[in-house]
Amino acid sequence: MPELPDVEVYRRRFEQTSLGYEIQAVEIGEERIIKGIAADDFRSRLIGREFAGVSRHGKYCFAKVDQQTGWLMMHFGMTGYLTHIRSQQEKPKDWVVCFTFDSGSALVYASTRKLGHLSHVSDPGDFIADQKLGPDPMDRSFSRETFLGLVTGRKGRLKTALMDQSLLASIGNVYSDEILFQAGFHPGVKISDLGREQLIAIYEVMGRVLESAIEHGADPDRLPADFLIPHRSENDHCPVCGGPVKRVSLSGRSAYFCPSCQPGA
DNA sequence: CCTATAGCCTGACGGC
DNA sequence: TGCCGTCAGGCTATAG
Repeated sequence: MPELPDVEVYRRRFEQTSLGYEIQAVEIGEERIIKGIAADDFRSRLIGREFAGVSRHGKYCFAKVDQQTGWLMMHFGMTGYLTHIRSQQEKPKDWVVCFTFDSGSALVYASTRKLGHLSHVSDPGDFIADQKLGPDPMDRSFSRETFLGLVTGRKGRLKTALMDQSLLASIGNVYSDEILFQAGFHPGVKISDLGREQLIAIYEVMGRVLESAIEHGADPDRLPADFLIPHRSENDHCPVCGGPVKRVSLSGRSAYFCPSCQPGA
C-alpha cells in the first residue's frame, strides 16, 4: 500500500517502535531485495548499532544509523510494509528482512511480491538527487506556486503528471484516482484542459486527501465516507452519488472513477 | 518531450 | 476440486 500516506504510516511506526535499541540480528529471507550492496555488508553496517531517526521522501524511507555515516533506505514496491513484532513467532508469512533488537522485539520489512528494495545510502539528499525525485508534496516548502510551476504548460494527462515521481514524489495509482475523484475531473483530463483556478483547486484537494489519509492510518476501512478508495472496483457504488464505479485503462494502469461525478472525455 | 508495452514477482479471484 | 486467465497500490527499460 505504498504511496505517500502508507509510507508515512510506516515511518511513524518505525519511529515509535524501533529507535534507540541495539540491533542484534539482521535476517534476510530474500537476498535479491537488497540492492546495490552485498547482503553481508548490509548486515555488518547495522549489527551492533541503533537506528537514530527516520525520514521519508515520497515513497522512500531513510533510517539514520548511529555511529555511522550512512542510512538504511527502504522502498516498498507494490506490496511492501513494515510491522513491529514482540517475538519471532509473530513474524508474518511474507517477511523479507527482520531487524531484531536487544529488547527482543523486531522490526520486519515484509512483502508478498518483493518488488521493493532495501539498500544502504550515504546521504538521502544525494540519493534523492541521483534518483531524480521531485519534491515531496507534504514538505513545508511545497507551496501552491511550487505545484503550479511544476504542472503549468506540461503536456499530457494530469493523472500521469501526479504519478510522475520525477515531477513530484509520492503519489501512485490509487491516490491519483482519489485526487481526481475529489476534484471532480475525469481520469483522462489533460493538463492543457485546465485553467489556473482548476489547478489550484487540485493542489488544495491533493493536500487534503494526503493529510486526511495519513490521519486515518492510510487504512481503506477508516477513510472518510466520501473517499472513492474503498470502492475502487468495477460496478461498486460511488460513495457520493451511488452510481456505478467504472474502470478505464490508461498507460497500462487501471483508473477507477465515477462517470457521473467525474464527467468528461 | 510524450505514450504505450513488457518485465520483474506472488497471490487472490472468477469462470469453467 | 483443479486449471486458466486476469488483475493488483511500483519502477525500469525500451520502442515508436
